[in-house]
Amino acid sequence: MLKISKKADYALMALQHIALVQFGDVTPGRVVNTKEIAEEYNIPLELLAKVLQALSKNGMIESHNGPKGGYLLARNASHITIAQILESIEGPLGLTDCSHEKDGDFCMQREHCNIRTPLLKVQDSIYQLLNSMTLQDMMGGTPLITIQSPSTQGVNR
Amino acid sequence: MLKISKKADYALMALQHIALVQFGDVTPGRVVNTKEIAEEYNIPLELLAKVLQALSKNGMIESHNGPKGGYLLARNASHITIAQILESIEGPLGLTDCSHEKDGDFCMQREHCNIRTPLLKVQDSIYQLLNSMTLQDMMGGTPLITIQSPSTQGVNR
DNA sequence: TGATCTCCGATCTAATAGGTCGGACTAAAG
DNA sequence: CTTTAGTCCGACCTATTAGATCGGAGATCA
Repeated sequence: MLKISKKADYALMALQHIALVQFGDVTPGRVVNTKEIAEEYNIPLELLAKVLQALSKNGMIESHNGPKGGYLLARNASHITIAQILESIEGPLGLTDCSHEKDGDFCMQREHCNIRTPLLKVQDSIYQLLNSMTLQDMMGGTPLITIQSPSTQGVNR
Repeated sequence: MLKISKKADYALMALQHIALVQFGDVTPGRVVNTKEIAEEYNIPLELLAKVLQALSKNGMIESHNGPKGGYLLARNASHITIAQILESIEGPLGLTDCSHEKDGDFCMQREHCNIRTPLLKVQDSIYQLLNSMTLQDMMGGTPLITIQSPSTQGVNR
């Protein structure tokens, strides 16, 4: 349960790779093209291309056209959070369909629904977790993250 | 992203309803049948039945056959966690396919995968969160039973 | 014994994830 | 200024799964 998609998976791998090349390497500032990443991690080329396009469109990376072109991180790895990456690919975080319902767009159960509020609290906690971790944290030694339980924050009402 | 299934949604609603009837009501100990829940929350009857069967099979509730039959919580609401409920319906928590891979059952990217370890940490944090919240916590108006100190969080079993 | 339940497996279909294809555009190198 | 290697973009196909349905078997109690 709560699985992220393969595309999101690929996005994380690709960004981590780009970040490594750009910062940790002997050739800082080098652009990375789709093919290089696809071959390194055994990712279908065309699918990865779509993922990178989405990341580019959402401002995670910059694309450079033409030969010797490729991708660069749009900003420092410490300013790109896991939440931002995942949302670029899979859309906004939401445990349930009703997470982002506008007024007058209710689900069939909304009238007597008793779980919406507590689930929103859980969702918020998960969001904080994903947003507190950055690409930087995924490079090399990763620190253990802690999460605040909503049950300590007054879930009821 | 990270949406839980409708079935899991229904499971949470149903259990919350059963818990309310059983403990907070004027008729404590009363059994609750599938139809009652389905009508109250506009859930397709047959689908809800399957959900309740799964919950019963996984020890969340007890089923009582025959007329005047129905379901009862298998144990106190404070001892049923959200994680247990969700896993009864959707299977074990896992952000990626490789979360529960046995030896020799690797994904195509495993060889150079750089995100597996950090994602497992995230996953563990989410699990702790879902496991720290109980059915009791989802019943409005009722007092919380377990209050976790923030300083004790993030500790692995 | 009949009515009313739960139980259980088979099945259908609608949505989505995963993956593919083909062509348009762009920029650097010859 | 032409060629070529790369990104860009959108349509498309397919396999899997979630969501929902159906029919009958077995249990229980009046």
